[in-house]
Amino acid sequence: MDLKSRIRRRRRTGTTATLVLDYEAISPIAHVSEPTGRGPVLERLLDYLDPVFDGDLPPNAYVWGPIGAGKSAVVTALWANLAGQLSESQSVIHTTTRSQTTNAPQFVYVDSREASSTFAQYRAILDAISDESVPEKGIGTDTLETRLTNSLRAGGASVLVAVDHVGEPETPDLATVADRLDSLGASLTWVAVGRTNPETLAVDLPPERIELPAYRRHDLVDILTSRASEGLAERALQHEQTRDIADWAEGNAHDAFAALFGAADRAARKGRSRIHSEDITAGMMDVPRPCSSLGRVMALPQNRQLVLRTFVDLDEHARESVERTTEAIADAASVDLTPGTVKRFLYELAETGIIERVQRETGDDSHGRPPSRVEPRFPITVFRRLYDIRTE
DNA sequence: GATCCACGGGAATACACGGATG
DNA sequence: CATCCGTGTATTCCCGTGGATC
Repeated sequence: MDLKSRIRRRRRTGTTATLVLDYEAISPIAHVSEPTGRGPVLERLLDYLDPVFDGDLPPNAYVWGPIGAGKSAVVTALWANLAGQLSESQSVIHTTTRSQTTNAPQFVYVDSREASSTFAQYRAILDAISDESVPEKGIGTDTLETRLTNSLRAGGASVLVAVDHVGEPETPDLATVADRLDSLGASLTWVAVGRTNPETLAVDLPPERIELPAYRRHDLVDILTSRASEGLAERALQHEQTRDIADWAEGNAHDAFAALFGAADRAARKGRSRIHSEDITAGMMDVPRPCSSLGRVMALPQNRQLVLRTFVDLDEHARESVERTTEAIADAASVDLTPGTVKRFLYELAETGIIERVQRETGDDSHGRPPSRVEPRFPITVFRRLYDIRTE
């Protein structure tokens, strides 16, 4: 347990028993500094990154594996630690020449969900490697590209960019990322991270491919146990319940944490001091299978998230058809969008798999094309809580 | 004045079905 | 019987506009 959570826990001691000490610790989209249960893959990645310790760049790479395999967790943790340790050793060596540029590569992490356009990705990289502030609007993409290439050339430093979440419905695919980054020069190499098996991709693959398979049951139990010990009151979650969740999740850490989070939240709302088995069941029921990643949902533009937040509170009646749902959402006091836009959002979200259109069995009153309903493909309890925590 | 991006709005297209047509 | 057509909806697609910034 790290210091932060020890302090959080201590602050609670003495007050009324609180079940959930730290939602962040059991969140399906939390970034951890120390990924567990991924030892072999970490070794493989460190082998690949070996040139970095001599101040060189490794070749481009593609890291891939199924949802919930810990790809983002591993890559963000690795990047953060390498950036920290390498710059630390530099400053020790070069204490007298602090401002001197060194050979150690810089580590830049770009989440394609936050930055999907060419402009946004270039901007993210330039912002990370340069001291000056980089404009978000007002300059063209080619101007930005020029500034970026100049900066890479002039700085003398090399950069290793991790581009996470490539190849999702609303993010650029591997070929696009390769195309964008290869043109920036030899002092930048990249590691793309995605779900698609490279063998099914009809593109020129980067020289290194590293697979992250799904968690094994045993490792998933360990991770759940350790995160639960940080985020939940003592003895709030029984070992058998942890195993149940792990079995059910079938190696998918995202779904496992979503279920745990949902269960804990439910138990907390009911004022319990520990999680009951019916909470676990409800937590699992909250997670549709397949389930779209909450990271995707939480990275959506604000207005789309607002539409979803309103959507998950609608009653039966309002969920009957896209039309009804649209009206109900557009009518909500908090939503300041026209019905046309709300409807378009709903169709777009269905297109990308965050919600799903369900066709009504044809029949009824044979007038025109039958309407469909939309259903969430994400855990609504968890989404509600994450959304409300962030906007409170 | 230029730029990126989210919105708004509406045209174009797809679909379902009954009834007409060849 | 297979197709086509007309009507009424549902869904997709596309592009102009405007806010916020530089």
